[in-house]
Formats: sequence, C-alpha cells, structure tokens
Amino acid sequence: MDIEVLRRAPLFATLDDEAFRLLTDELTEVDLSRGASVFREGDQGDQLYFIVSGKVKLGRTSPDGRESLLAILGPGELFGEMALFDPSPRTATATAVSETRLAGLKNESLNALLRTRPEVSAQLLQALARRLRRTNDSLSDLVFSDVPGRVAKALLDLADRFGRPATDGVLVAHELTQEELAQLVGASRETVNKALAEFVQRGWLRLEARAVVILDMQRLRQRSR
Amino acid sequence: MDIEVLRRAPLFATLDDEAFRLLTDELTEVDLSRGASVFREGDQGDQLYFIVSGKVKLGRTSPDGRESLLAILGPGELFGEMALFDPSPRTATATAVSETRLAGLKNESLNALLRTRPEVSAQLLQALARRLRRTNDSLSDLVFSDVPGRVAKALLDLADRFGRPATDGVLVAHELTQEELAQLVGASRETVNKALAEFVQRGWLRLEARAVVILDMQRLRQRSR
DNA sequence: TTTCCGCTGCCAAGTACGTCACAGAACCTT
DNA sequence: AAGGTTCTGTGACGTACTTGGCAGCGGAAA
Repeated sequence: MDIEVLRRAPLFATLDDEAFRLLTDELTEVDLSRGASVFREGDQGDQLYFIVSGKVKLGRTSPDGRESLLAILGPGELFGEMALFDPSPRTATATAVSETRLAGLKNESLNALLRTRPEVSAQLLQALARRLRRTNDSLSDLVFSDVPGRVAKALLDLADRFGRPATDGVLVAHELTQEELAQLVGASRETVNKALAEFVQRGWLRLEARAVVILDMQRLRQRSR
Repeated sequence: MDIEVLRRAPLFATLDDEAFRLLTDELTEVDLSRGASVFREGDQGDQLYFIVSGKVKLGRTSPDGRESLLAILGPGELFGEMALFDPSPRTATATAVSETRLAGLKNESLNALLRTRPEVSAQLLQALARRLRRTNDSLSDLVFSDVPGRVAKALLDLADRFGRPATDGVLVAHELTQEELAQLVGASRETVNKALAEFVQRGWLRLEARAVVILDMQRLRQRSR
C-alpha cells in the first residue's frame, strides 16, 4: 500500500515512525472501481475510512428513491467516522466516483490509538469541526442561492480541492456526471445543465468529459455570491 | 449558578466531584434576554458555551441581508466549539430565543481538561458527530421535502426535544415566531403560515403564542416523510 | 466494426413557492 | 387606555424550478 498519503495526513502526522508503523499494520486496504459502494445507508459499521487515492461520494436516498449527495471527498480525507463516536447504523451510502483506494481502520484500533496518543483526538476533533462547517455552508447555500449560484459555488469548491492549472485556466477533473453534480447542489439535472450551458456561453467555463476548465474564476466567483 | 444541568451533562458526567468542582471555577456565567447575541458571524472567539437554561438560535446572514437558522439549541447542549478546534472567526451568530443562561468555557480551560481527562474528548467527539448527523439530516430534508413536509419535520423535532405532555396532546413551547420558524426550514414566512394553517384545519395542531400543541402525532409524522 | 447504453442538450408544460400587499390581532410602552 | 410596533393570516401574481420527453453523441462492449 502507498503509505505516503497516510504519513502526511494531519491525523497521523504527529506519530513517530515506530507508532506509525504499528498503526499501518492495523489498516485494511480496500480497492474500488467507479460505482462500487464501501457501505450503504442502514448498514452496521465499525470502521473509519481514509482515502488514499480517488474520490468518494456520500449520498442519501429519499423514501421515494431520489438521491442527494452530502459531500464529495478526495485523497487525504476521512469518512465513516461518525459511526464510531455516535454508534448507530450508517446514515449515508459511500460510493466510489472513480478508481479508489481506501485504508480502513477498525473502531478498536482507533480507540487504542486515541488512548495512547491524545494528540490524535485533537486532530479528529478538528477534522470533524471542519466537516461540520462545510456542511453548514452547504445548508446556507441551499437556502440563499439559486441553482446557477450553487453550481458556481460547487465548481469553485471542487476547483479548490481538486483543481490543477491548465494552459487556459484551471482544470477540475471532478469525475461527476451532470446528474451527480445536480444531486450535489440539490437540483435537477436539467437545471444544472442549463446553468453550465450559460456559463460556457459567457466564456467562464469549458466543459470536458466529467470535468470542467474554469476560464474566468473572477466572474464565476461573483456569480456564486 | 445552577450546576445541576452541568453535572448531568454527558461532557462532564465522567468527572469525579473534585475535578468537577475545579472545572466549575473556570466557567463564566452569561445571562441573556430574548434577542441578545452571544457572538456574531465574523467575531473572533475562543470560548465554548454550554446552555444551562433557555434556548439559542444559530443563524447566518446572506450577503443581501436575509437570515437562515442552522439550529435551535436547548438546555444541556453545546455551541461555539468549532472555533476551538478549527480556529477561524465564528461562522454563525448565536442569539438567545428566550431568557437564557449560559456557562462559557475558555479554550485554555478546556484544553487543560482534555489533557488530564481523555474521556472528555470522547464525549466531545460524540457531541460533534451527533451535530454533524443532525445537520446532514437538515440538508437532505431541504432537498427531499416540500415546505409543509419540512415544517412538519421541524415541529416533530422540536417536540422531541422540548415537548411536554398536555391535556390533549404535546405542548411544544418552541419560543419561535413564524418568521424564525420559516428561517429554520428555509422558506418564506407566508408559506410556513399556510402550512401551519393547513395542519390546524386538518386537526393535527393547535397554535398558541410561540408554541404549538401537536394533536395528531401520527398524521404529522406521515406528512413529514 | 456495429450495437447499445449512459450521458448530454434542449423544448414544452405544469407547479410549488417567493414576493407583494394589506388587514386584523396581540403585545409593549408610556 | 392609547398608541405604536411586531406578529399573524390570506389572497393575487409572477417565476424559477421540476417533470417528462426526445434526439444526438460518445464510449464501452460484443
């Protein structure tokens, strides 16, 4: 397993080499291809996952079968930790959005680590607080902004986290279909498509397969407020 | 200060009497009347608050001045903890919804406690995880349910937490104006008013001043799905 | 290669909800 | 008790969005 990402993760950064090596022995490697689920809503779970490479979407299904995405997570990020501290079935389904490699850590292993290394719990608290803040952001966006605004925000957020400089702008290889993007911003695919088309028409974006190139960050950011 | 609520709070329940007494010395008492703010969006803050009595709303303001509520919190609940683990200005405004008494705890005091008492950090993790789950619930509700559905959900949630049995149903003294209720469910006051009127007309509710009596929990719950 | 299926783009129609507008009720303040 | 301010109730109207439907395109599979 590629341990480089793990070693650099804030959660484990404070550990010395010895403690880190012991920890990696506890990790379970999980490989997934696009569309495969790590766990589903309602499952019993006692494991936390760390994303080594790839992307994962956390989603929920409504009683009548519609889907909504809570978050898109990338390398270095954690998920599934809630089941550990607030024990109850999983409240979301975690699905790989691209080829993905995870490291799973069992409840007991984590607890052992927390007992011997209190700094780790501070890191966990921080990670959880950050996630809560992001979720609160999504919540206000949903109330305050119209669909084009939310699409713009989502793209900028994805650019922040997964963007790479390209010749004429920032390439955001989000790996999402427009349907998934729509579920992420809480709108219909149709409306998201129109918003994207409008942005392209204005010269702010270029669309590529499961990716966009942001050409005018400035304007897009203005539209997202 | 009334220390009973504090003593029973999960966060401090594991402490022995000696440790608890030392802790209470570190607490700052804060009293607020309806409408008074503890802190505002953008403030610098290094304190966590514990609600002894009363209710607090956490809200955000949009660039154009509209308001949205992230949560209503009651006795025994915590807020303002994010500023400690993910240091940055406050991202929400905390305002008393009724006569409210808080206990404030400074960053340093908490950290000292966490160092000597690792169990406390487990409780904090749990509290944060629970909050994240609730926020995720609100997020999906906003996407999946229409306004009447969200109003029903909000009332049931408030009933769960603040409801008291009455002669003909459950009295929910939420202390919120319809405007605030609307901000909580992310809708306009008018639409919320109409939803409430419909529920009353169907015999599911009775309205009182800043309170409702739920007469038919069953039906209301069905409508909320 | 050819076939097929998922993804994209777009039009047309219906609707839930926001905005505006006003009136009555309830609640403080003096 | 009077007066103002804040809250509630309700109708009319416009619109941003959803739903449904369909056609073209591209990539994967056979």
